[in-house]
Parts: sequence; C-alpha cells; structure tokens
Amino acid sequence: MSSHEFVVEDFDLDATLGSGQAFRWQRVSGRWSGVVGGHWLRLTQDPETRVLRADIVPEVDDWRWLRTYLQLDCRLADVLDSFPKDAVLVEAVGKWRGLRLLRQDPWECLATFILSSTKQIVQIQQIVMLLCERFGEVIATDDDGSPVYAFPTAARLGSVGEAALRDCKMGFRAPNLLACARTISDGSLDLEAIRKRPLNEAREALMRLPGVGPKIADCALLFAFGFAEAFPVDVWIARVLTNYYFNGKPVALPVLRSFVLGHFGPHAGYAQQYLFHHIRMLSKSS
DNA sequence: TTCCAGGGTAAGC
DNA sequence: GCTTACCATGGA
Repeated sequence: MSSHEFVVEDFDLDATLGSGQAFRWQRVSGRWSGVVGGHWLRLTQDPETRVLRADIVPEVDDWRWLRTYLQLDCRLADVLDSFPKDAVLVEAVGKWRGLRLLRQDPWECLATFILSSTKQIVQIQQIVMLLCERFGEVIATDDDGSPVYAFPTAARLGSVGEAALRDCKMGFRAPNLLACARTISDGSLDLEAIRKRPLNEAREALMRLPGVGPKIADCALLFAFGFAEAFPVDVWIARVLTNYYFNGKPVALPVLRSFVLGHFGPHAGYAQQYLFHHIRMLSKSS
C-alpha cells in the first residue's frame, strides 16, 4: 500500500464524493473507499486541518492521476467568483463551499450515467456494483478478504450479451449499454478524441449513442471531459430552476436548457452541481 | 397501492 | 418546437 497526504484549500471531500457525480464511492465511518484508474483507494479528510490522506493498492509513486481526478489544482475561488449572485446559488455555495467537480474516466462515466435514467442514486450504485462484481477485473483484496473490482472495460461488457446485463437489474437500459460498449470497443467512437472537440460537436457525437440524450451527454461532458459549461438538467435541477428562476410556473425542458446557457456563465456546470447537491440535502433533512 | 427516481425515444399535435 | 406513453426495477 502507498500513502500520501495532500494539503488542499477549498476542498470538501464529503460534499465532493457524496454529491452524486460518481457512483462507486462508499463512506464507512468517515472514510471513503472507491476505485479510480485501476487502483483501490481510501480517502479521509482531517476535520481540523482539512488535510487529505490517500491510501491506495496497488502501490504507486506518481500521484498526478489522483490530483487530476480530484481536481486539486483547480482554483475554486475563481470558479465561484464567476457565478451569478442568485439567492439560491449564493446559499448553496455558502453551505457547500469546497464541493469539487471530479475528472472521471470517460467510459466509466458515460456507462454509469446511461444506467442512471429514472433511477435513484442508491439504485444506480447497486447496479454499478453488480456490474463490477460480475465483469470487472480483480485489482485488490480488502480488509475482509473480499475482492475489489475495476470497472469493466467496454470490450468486456460488449461481449457479455444483453441477458447478462439485464441480470444486473438495469432493465430497459441493457441494450443501450451493450450498444455503447460495442461502439466504443470496436473503435467506431473514440472517446479520447471527443475531449479535443468543441462542446457542441462533442455533445452531438455523444448523443448519437443509443440511450444518450442531452442530459446524459452533459453529465459525461461535465464529469469526465472537463467541459465546464455543460449543464445537465435532470428532474432535481428542473425543479430548482422552475421554483427559483421561473416563479414556480411549469416550463418546457428545452426552454430551461436555453435559459441556463446565458445565465450561469463559463462554469455553469459547476453552478449546477452546487444547486443539485444543495436541494437534495434540503429534501433529505425535511 | 401509488408515485417517483441525476431520461431517451418515437409518435402525435 | 412541445407533450405524451412507454420502457424495468425497486424505494418510499
């Protein structure tokens, strides 16, 4: 096992990993456990000093990949300063400052959000866990002696068949995931090339995949490809926008999407994540 | 029971 | 361009 400590500013580990942008993190007695880039990773944050500690298996001596995943070198203050000073957004930032957008693996991010449609986050986590246990490579052994699995590759998932995927409780999403896995593993779509394209082209390319519409494309663009303007509109965000920005009157989804384009600025997706986390936490506590 | 969940799609206005 | 039914599955 390798260990490393990161001295960070404006970083809230609980808000970051608990805000529904990645589905493989588990919090057990204050310690987060997950898998990133083929490594089993445990993360804690000192409540006083805010120092971040990472323990990983297998060992490494280069930690740049983790700095990238956690976006430690992003100057959060600049991002937050760019937000419009809307009441609800100011409230969200005041409460959750330190929430970061992760920089996830494109395939894992795309695949897990294909599974996310009309599913609660706990159920998405359950489906993803089944998928990893059944088709992922073993990368470590945890403290109980249980295997720790990598997220399955596109090539692997493309080869297992629809019935085996449906068996992971993903229902009607199975054919979509299967088709995407095959499109990517056979080279028809190069995910890494998408990163270099303009936002609109990247978005259109992703939306050609079955089961990938505007929302899921925006999630991948924001959480994996680093397009800070991408603004996923799901049921929670639609609710927040209509309640706080349109006086509670029902607004068509396309109208909401065009509104956020001009309103939230160059880091709109970041603002979206603060709004999303804030209202979800509000609804949990009530 | 009924409603709802980090939606997408195709058919119908 | 916007609305609706349908798609599995399980939690509340």
